[in-house]
Amino acid sequence: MYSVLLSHIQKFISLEPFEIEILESGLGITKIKKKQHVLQEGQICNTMYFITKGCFRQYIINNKGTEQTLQFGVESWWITDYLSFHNQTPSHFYIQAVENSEIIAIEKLFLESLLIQIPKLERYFRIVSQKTFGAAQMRIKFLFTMSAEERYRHFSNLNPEFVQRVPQYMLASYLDFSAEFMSKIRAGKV
Amino acid sequence: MYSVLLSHIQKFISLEPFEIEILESGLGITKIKKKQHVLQEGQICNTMYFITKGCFRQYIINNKGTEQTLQFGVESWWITDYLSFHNQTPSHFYIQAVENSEIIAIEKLFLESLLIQIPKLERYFRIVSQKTFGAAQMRIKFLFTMSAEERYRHFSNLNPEFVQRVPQYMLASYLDFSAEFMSKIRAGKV
DNA sequence: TAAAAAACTTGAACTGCTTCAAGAAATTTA
DNA sequence: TAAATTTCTTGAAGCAGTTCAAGTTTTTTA
Repeated sequence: MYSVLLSHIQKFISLEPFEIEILESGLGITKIKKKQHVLQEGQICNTMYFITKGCFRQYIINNKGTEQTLQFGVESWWITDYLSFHNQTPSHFYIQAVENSEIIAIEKLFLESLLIQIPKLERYFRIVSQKTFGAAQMRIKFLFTMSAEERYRHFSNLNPEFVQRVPQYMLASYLDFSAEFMSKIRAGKV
Repeated sequence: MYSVLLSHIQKFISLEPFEIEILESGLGITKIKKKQHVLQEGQICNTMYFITKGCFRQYIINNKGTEQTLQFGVESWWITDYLSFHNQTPSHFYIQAVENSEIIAIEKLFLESLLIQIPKLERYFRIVSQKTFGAAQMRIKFLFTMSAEERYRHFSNLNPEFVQRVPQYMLASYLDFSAEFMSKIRAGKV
């Protein structure tokens, strides 16, 4: 469904019919099965992914061999490793589907040509990435100031439906505490 | 020195003489004394700041009354609260000069007019904010995977000169540990 | 340059959360 | 639907880093 992307773009800029045409003719939807990766550590990230359906996560494997989720993405979110994408350096991250999902994958080269054909898209990506960075700043604030239990309660209040959607151990690592501690928080044994 | 900003912009896009003219005629340098704030918690952030000289930090005051630095900025960095700036909501942060500094302050309204006069700037801000977000992703990775001492050693190796430039207690909070623990790390008493 | 303020140090007591290990429950696969 | 796999739970032991309090050193201000 391109419409998910088109309407997201048109929240921020307005597109002419010919621009919509360019986008629709160049883009394709890819289905990604649960647990499938679109990026692995060590690879150079050449693609930005727009999620039209489902859920993804960006994670790392720490030195104890445990996965730690750094970021989730759901419908209408972009997910990529921006550092690897821009600098063409090997990625530190894995990006994986948490559910059976559908994405629009845009290669770096194709994105550059799109940005030349539709310069307005620069504005779209500028606004989206500034907002995303703003959210990352708040995330760091919460990590710094709240206890594990406060982070869980705060997140659950803001995203009650999302908490049901992903395994607890993934959410625990995203909130920066252990899966076991998550269990104890939920059981009220803290 | 507008040249700091102009040459930063021209790392990413090339400007025509008339565009340089527009920028130079509209921008002004402001001196900010050490410890002076350009943003306080609760204010709506209407300005983006480009640092031409000196050093700033973004911080919060936690519920114990301690300042915690979330972000530093030095020459050629932009600093602002993007969330407050975009949504016109009260800021959660303080932004303060760590040294006597000089900035180019761009108001939201003026920025919008600049972006209309020089649409190429959308591209500049798009690239800068994507890179900044990429750096934030790495920061979260380091916070998640390294011990306090590892974070200190890693940061010191990457930024040996910067470590000399700011008080240790600010750097400690940026790396998410206490000022006392910083002292012990440095003394090798850990 | 003396006084005040800011920044740094140290050790002792404490604690929020992790780690480990093992079993139970839920979900997926064949 | 049985087996395999994944996810969740529980308690006990441990520890990385905090908190507190007091003193010392460095920097700033008047």
